[in-house]
Amino acid sequence: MTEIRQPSPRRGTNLPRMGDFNLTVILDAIRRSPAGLSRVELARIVGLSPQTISNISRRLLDQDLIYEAGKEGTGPGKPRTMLRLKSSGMYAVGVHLDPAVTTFVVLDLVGAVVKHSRIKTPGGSDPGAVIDTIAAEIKQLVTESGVDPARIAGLGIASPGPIDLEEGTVVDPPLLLGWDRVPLRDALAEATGLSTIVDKDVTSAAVAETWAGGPSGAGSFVFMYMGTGIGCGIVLNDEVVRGTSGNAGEIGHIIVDPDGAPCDCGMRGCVKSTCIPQVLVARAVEAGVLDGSVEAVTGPAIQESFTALCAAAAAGDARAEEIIDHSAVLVARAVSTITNALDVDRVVFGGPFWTCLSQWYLERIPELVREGSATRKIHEIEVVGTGVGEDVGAIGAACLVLEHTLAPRSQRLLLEG
Amino acid sequence: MTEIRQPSPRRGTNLPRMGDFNLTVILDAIRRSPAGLSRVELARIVGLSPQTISNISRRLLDQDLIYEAGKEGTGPGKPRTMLRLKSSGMYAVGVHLDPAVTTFVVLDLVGAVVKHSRIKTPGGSDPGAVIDTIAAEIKQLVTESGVDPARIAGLGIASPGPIDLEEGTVVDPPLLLGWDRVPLRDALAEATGLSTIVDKDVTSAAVAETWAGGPSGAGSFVFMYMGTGIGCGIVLNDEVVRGTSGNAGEIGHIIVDPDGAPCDCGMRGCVKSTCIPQVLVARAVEAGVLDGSVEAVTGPAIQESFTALCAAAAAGDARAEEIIDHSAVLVARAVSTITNALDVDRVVFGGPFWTCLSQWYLERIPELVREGSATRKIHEIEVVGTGVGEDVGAIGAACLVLEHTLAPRSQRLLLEG
DNA sequence: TTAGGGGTATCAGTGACTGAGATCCGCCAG
DNA sequence: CTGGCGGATCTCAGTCACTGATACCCCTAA
Repeated sequence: MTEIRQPSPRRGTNLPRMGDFNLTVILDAIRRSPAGLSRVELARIVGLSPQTISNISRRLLDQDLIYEAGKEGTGPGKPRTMLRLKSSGMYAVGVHLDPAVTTFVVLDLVGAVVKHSRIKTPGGSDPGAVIDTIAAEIKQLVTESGVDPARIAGLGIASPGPIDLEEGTVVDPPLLLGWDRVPLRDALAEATGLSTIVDKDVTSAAVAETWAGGPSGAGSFVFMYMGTGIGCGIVLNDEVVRGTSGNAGEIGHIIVDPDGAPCDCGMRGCVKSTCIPQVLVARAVEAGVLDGSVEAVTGPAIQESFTALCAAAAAGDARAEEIIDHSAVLVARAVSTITNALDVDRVVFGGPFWTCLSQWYLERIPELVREGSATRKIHEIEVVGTGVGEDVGAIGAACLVLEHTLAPRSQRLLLEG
Repeated sequence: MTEIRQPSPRRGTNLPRMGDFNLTVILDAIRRSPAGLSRVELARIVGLSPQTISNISRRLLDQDLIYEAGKEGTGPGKPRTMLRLKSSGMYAVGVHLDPAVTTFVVLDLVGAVVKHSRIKTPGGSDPGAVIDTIAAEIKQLVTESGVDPARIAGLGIASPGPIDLEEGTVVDPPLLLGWDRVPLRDALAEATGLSTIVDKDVTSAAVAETWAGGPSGAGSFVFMYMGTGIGCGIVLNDEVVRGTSGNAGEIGHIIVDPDGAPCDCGMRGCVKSTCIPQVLVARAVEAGVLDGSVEAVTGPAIQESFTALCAAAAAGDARAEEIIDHSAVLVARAVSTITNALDVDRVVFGGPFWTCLSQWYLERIPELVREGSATRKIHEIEVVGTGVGEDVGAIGAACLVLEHTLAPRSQRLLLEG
């Protein structure tokens, strides 16, 4: 295990850093406005003078990241020239590595999926084989997409945790056999020739929300990732919280039901032992809602059974309704633990298992979260579904690259040592 | 309750902001080095050029915030001139409002307590009377301190939550009767003529640690505030997490014992119903460790009984040891919930009840937190006691002012709208 | 057709950082 | 005791990015 690092002191900033930061601020403002923004609007929004906006706009136009999308205006005065993001200005490749299925996307600058594919993750315990398969699929996807490789800013990987962000390694995830400190980032960088970033799957999902999620991805929020496991991404003031090693968002052992099932951690009633799809499916079998035993607990089998469970609940099966409802109560408790600790005012739900849960959960969870909020007299807590879709992991992986390259993170201003 | 605010987009930065930020970066580096730093050392640490360091050092010397503290060097070459923080360069007044006792400090630039006082918080349900009393005490303290009022940067208030940070109000804290949306910041600003900041007590404690806590106050950490209630301050990358309304750190309803006592929130085994001093004292009475019944549950009475309980444990009373030990196990679970969610690698304990817990807790909690860590294969989690002392709340309140004025927060770089 | 208002570009100035060179200071060798 | 050397700090002039003021452009309304 690594030595505890003495955090480096704050670094200063300089003129090139400042210019670079302001450029990303302007690009970000344009990115968040699908209809585009004029220079005078940009000046008002970001606080820089009109001619700074002109200077920087010129540079963005030269770099082909934005374009002039016509004029707008009805009163006296010169019509405004609308500046919009040029979707073909930059691309990123995203890969979501899941023990069962690996998803690939090529994303454009706006955050739209230009190309998509999905393969079954090779089994066994040979990470090298998996990496080779992934690299081959990436190359094929890029070729098929027709995208100019020079326009591809890089490759992002959403991986199951735990990870070591600084080393770029995956460290013994629960459902990936043989993945003992696998240097995934460097291996894929070498195999593909693309600049590569690895991040945890729930963090990638949160980045997807900030980049491509619309209004729900702004400011501060918690992203509840409903997957094979349940985790959360944390975004505070438009900046994703990753933590010391990249593993923030580990909530599997929050106790949400004192009377709940025993957990492998020694406690009982944890999120992991009461709320995850596999547990709900088992309860459904036990209650006779679903047929037979579910022995194969692979992702696809669980997803199929889980979808059936949700369909039963939607069709009015009282037992199925009770199972889903009870899980909503428990998930809401986990949410409250996090929202109370961080004092955020928005919770976004997403992940591969979210779609069939969304109707029930959005009906129940907002009120439960409100009741559990320590700040309910001060502000509401908005609970919404993701604006991104089910491939939030892979889209998020690609967004890691776009965020790294273009997001106006305050870290961008600081000199590197 | 307030409407949900649309988060404002990121603002840009400009030259004056940049200069101001770099000045605070240099001041911060000097502040963190009690022995002082030379210009060449500063250049290396913050990444700015030697003549920028010279320019900014000149300005700090002119503002009387630092001084040249002699020369150092043994080899060839001109000896280095050591620059040190001038403790008398700036002062701040801090007040920790507690339902039982209100503590006052005047803090100098280094973070040393220049003057200190304590009064019994007036009872009843008239916030106005409390405010008047506090203002009078502040004026007297400043006068007695002999500090030049022109050197006082402002007044910080550490208040029990919940608070509305934007409005500067205190919103119905559990143990302050009649405090229904009291505009504490503006009232005290007007009564004292000092620029005033209000923050939650646990957040103030965390700010104290970052400012005056030494190495344990750097980087990212969670500050466990052991008070009448148990809360936590959160610091990520040297920046305190306050949350949407200033109420981050609310952990009273994390479930840490599925078999624990019922809580007023409807659950059982919460931090609030199992770990707080009042609960431990009640258990001690029940177990015969302490005499009689504890009916008066005021702060001082609880503190006295709690000290007796800890003394009994330290003296070898097995029942007392069991009570304290069990609470350590439970507190460690709450800590793990937060450290896993945020992936931090340091936990700092402090608060008025910390001193007598420290020996037992520092013996037990590190290993428990390590076992409960999802990232134990990647990094350790350091568990330490505060470097500030018991008046961490009041010191933190004063540090709010110093932090607001001098800390190199990235927010300082951004233009205001 | 002209005036006016709003939007954008241009010009020259400002603020802060920085590369290069000068000056200062102390140690060490001759 | 003196001069050379290396390191620290200061000075000079240049660079970069932002900005106030002004000019130009464009459209509507009278």
